[in-house]
Amino acid sequence: MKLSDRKRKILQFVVDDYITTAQPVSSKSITEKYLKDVSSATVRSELAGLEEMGLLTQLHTSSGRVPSIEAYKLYVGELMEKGKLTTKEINFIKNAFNEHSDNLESVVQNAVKVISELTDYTSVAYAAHSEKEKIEKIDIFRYKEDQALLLIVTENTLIRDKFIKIPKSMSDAQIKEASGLISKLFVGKAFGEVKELSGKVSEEFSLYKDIFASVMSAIEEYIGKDGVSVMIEGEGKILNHPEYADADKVKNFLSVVTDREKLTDILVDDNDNIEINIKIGGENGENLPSDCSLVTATYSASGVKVGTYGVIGPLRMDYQKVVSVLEGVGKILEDILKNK
Amino acid sequence: MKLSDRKRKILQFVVDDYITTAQPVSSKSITEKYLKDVSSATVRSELAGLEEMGLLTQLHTSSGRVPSIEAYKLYVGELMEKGKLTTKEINFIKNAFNEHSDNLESVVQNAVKVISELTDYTSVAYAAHSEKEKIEKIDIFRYKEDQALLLIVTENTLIRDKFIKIPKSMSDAQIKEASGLISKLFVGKAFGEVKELSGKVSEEFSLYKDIFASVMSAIEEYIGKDGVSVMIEGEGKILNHPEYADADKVKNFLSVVTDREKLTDILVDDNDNIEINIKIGGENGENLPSDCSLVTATYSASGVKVGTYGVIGPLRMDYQKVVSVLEGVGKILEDILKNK
DNA sequence: GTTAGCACTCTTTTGTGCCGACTGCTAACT
DNA sequence: AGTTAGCAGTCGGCACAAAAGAGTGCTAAC
Repeated sequence: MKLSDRKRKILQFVVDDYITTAQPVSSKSITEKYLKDVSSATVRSELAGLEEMGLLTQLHTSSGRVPSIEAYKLYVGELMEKGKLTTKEINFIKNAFNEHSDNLESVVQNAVKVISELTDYTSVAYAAHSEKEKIEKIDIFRYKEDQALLLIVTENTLIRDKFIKIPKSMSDAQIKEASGLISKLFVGKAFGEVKELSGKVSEEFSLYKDIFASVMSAIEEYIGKDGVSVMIEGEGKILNHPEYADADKVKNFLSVVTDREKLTDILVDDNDNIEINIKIGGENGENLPSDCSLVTATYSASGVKVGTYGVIGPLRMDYQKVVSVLEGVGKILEDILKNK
Repeated sequence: MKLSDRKRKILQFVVDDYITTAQPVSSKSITEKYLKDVSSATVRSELAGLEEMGLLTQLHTSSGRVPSIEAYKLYVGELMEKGKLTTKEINFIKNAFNEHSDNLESVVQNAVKVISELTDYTSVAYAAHSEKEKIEKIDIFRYKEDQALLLIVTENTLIRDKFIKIPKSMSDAQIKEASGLISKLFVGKAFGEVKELSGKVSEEFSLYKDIFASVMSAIEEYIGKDGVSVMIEGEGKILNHPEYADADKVKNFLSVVTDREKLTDILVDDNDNIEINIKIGGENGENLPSDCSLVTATYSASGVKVGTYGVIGPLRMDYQKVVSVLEGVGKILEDILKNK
């Protein structure tokens, strides 16, 4: 069966209505609120068609229709109208970013907070460090006999509290020299390029090969899994939505959302070119629960993708609003990160 | 009415039983499982006495008894037997602390994780920075024309990513000199002492008074509210306990536990000399919900109190287990922090 | 002080009937 | 061929009643 124009329209209404009311949609309510020029019987046969196509389901024989996962996908892809933020909401976003904008992570943390408040869903984000990030400054700072702090300033942010071991035998002057050499070698290069240097340590370095190795492994850790920071806000927001009245569902949701590893897994995705990415219902074997949707956007700083931010919530999510909030926050985020 | 010996014993059993079963305790079950040499009628009259004293309550006329908040307080204070960890549990704790012990916060984060896993409750902690903490090293590191990173190494941890503004007009050499002067002045002093210096800036500093002011305000921020870091683990664990089947209760709980400010408020307490502190049921106006208990211990590094860690959960908490886990973790924590 | 026995209370469970909300189908209409 | 009114059928939800079960408080006797 093919999707006629009227079927599309009806499907759109069903999804819209279900998203706002959380109640199965009946043929009668469609004719009353929306398609006033046909009878409910007509709508019923259309609904039956949509159900046959796998776009709608019924909870029981005598209940209204509920969108299937496929229907949500179609909805966000083709049916959904573009939402607009009210000026009030726009101002709310702007004001939220006025303070604390010195550090990438705190900016994103802020974004997550705003998104959660405006959408009433759990908001999440991660900030990673790409191989393309360029090193602007690098320094080694001894603070104990055998311990030093490695500081790397990049375009976006900087490595913090990266402790490295150093040989006790080295004098402060030697450390300084090593630091200088490393700095000369690394500054201006991207992490990826630096990694390649690993093999060809030049002569002048033989003295400092221990310290060099420490720095390299710190960098590898930084651009690897451990360098990813994850942010969450509004963990409990899920409880505001009636489909999560069941304690088991909440538990499942929270177990994913409060587990940084699982969350990272969900957020780190390949589609880095798509502006807004909507994933509806986790597939088998994925960490995203099958009854959850994830709407994300990517953000970049100095032209390099830094991470992802977005919203995780029930399938019956207000995609329209979520998308416009993410876009709104994205614009401001872009502004801020450009000026850094 | 005074608390006879038998009443104490019965009360202890009621609390024990209620903690493990989550069911109101009946006179019959007491004679069956515990006081086998008297009849249920006898126990009933004792229970009536305990109820009159405000230690037990009934949900309705024909239900068993449930401990009151007073009873819990009496229980943890006098009645509760000391629990012991199994060797399995002790090993679990030890193993968890094997890796990542370089930084105070990650150690405590680790502790929180272990506690939550072993007790099956939500575990929280905070790490603050006291005025008594001594500065071991201080340095200023310019990374942009008008921005620098202030690094302060203390006995326990170090200030991370503290950005300060610096005047563009200053040369690198001047920054270095300022840094040296500040270092000379501050190293070896505690934050509290440093704060006092604020007024009497000596002559040689007049050139660098901007930078000095930045450093001072960073330090003040650090030992003030913003320098406190809060850790949480197992936010969803509360759902494992039947008294939190109600979505509203969960929401209330989560709204406290996921709000860093509220959580800090709950954790920051004056009783810093008590090893283990048990607070049962939040009073009116407090952030701790009235149906929650908080069991905490304080930890210190280099003799200075650093923070608090503990468990937050339902009134019907397995205090015995929680206390032993906190003690077990505390011992290892102490070991680790001593060797830093 | 203790106990058996009993009446009483209150919750929980089960069953029944009824209402209302929808649907699917059919036969008639345009 | 598409649309519609009408109607039977299905199912959830609700109210109500009855019965079962758990536990208590009281009393009279030991």
